Amino acid sequence: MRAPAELTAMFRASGLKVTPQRQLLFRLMHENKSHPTAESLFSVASHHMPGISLRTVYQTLTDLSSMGELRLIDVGSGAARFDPNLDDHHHLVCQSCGDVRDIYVSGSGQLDVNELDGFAVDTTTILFHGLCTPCRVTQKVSSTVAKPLVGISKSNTSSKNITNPKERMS
Amino acid sequence: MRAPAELTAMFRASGLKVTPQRQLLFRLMHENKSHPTAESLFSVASHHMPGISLRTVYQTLTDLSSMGELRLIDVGSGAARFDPNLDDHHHLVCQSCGDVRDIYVSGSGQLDVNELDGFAVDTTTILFHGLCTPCRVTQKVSSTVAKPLVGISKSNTSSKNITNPKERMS
DNA sequence: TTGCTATTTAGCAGGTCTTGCGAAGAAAGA
DNA sequence: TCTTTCTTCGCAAGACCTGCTAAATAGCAA
Repeated sequence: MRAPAELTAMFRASGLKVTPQRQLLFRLMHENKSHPTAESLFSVASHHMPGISLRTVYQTLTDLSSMGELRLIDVGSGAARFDPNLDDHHHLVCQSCGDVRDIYVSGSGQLDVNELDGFAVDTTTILFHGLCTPCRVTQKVSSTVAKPLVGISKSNTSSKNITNPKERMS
Repeated sequence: MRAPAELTAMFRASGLKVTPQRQLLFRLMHENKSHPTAESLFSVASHHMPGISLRTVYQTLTDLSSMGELRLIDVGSGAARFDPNLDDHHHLVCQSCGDVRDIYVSGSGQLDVNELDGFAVDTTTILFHGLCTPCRVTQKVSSTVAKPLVGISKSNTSSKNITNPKERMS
């Protein structure tokens, strides 16, 4: 994602207005490595600008995505996440804490795919699900209690209920 | 996913009851290659058994997933999809019609990942987004009108609004 | 077959995430 | 400063999914 000043110029050049809300969001997203959801970005933005609307955050994130300045990523945790990193990269998703990290994968463009059969591939998305180091350590300690895997449990332990996705923003 | 008769035995062995609703869903999902959502499976099921509840479809799909008989896939189109194919495979997602197809990828287990940095990978999911053959043909015909890419459009053209995911069930 | 009991179903309410809409407000050019 | 056009806010509503509970029923035992 471009720097706030460039985005400002781009927006104006496109006939779009540059409001304080947008400028704040430009700043908060620029080089943000936390893959925030609209909601979590909203809570940070609210701290800087009380009264800003969640609607505006969604709007601006969607606009930036349409302009190709933000990548929208869906790691299956319910809410969409936004990534200002436009490099060709993929993601590591912690199944325990929900944290998302960028990861660079060599040769993903030349994956050996059988029977493409006329399908024209545009983009390839790779998600590595697993455990981040902090969670692995925690898990190891309580490993005797872990994984009631067998049998059917009614309680939903799906990734949708991940607690407290970490935000690392200023 | 196992055959209906085996699932029936498994369910009973686990103390779960085998209802007509479940048997129908076993049959509809067994070797189903359409990657249905709960909703679309519900509409097919309703045809065979009017009055069946969407709640029951969700319940049964969730149960089968917990038992490892179904894989839950999220292609970012809003609703979760269910896949009875338990082979190690990935998915092709048509950005135009939303169709999902299984695809086998060689060597995805040994992707060259830089800086894993302590992260323990459990599963890898690969999504190839692009255009299926039918959609590519259609797109080509109307290619002069296609892709208003530049500028910001307020209208949402995201993958969430894909029309009419094809169902290929009996 | 009948009766019993734990499980399941149906249906609706409610939760989460996201978008549509319109009145009020504000950016930016004249 | 004025005017036009775009934006913001806030709420309503839509899509998807789960929690809850009364009523129904599978499956076992007699």
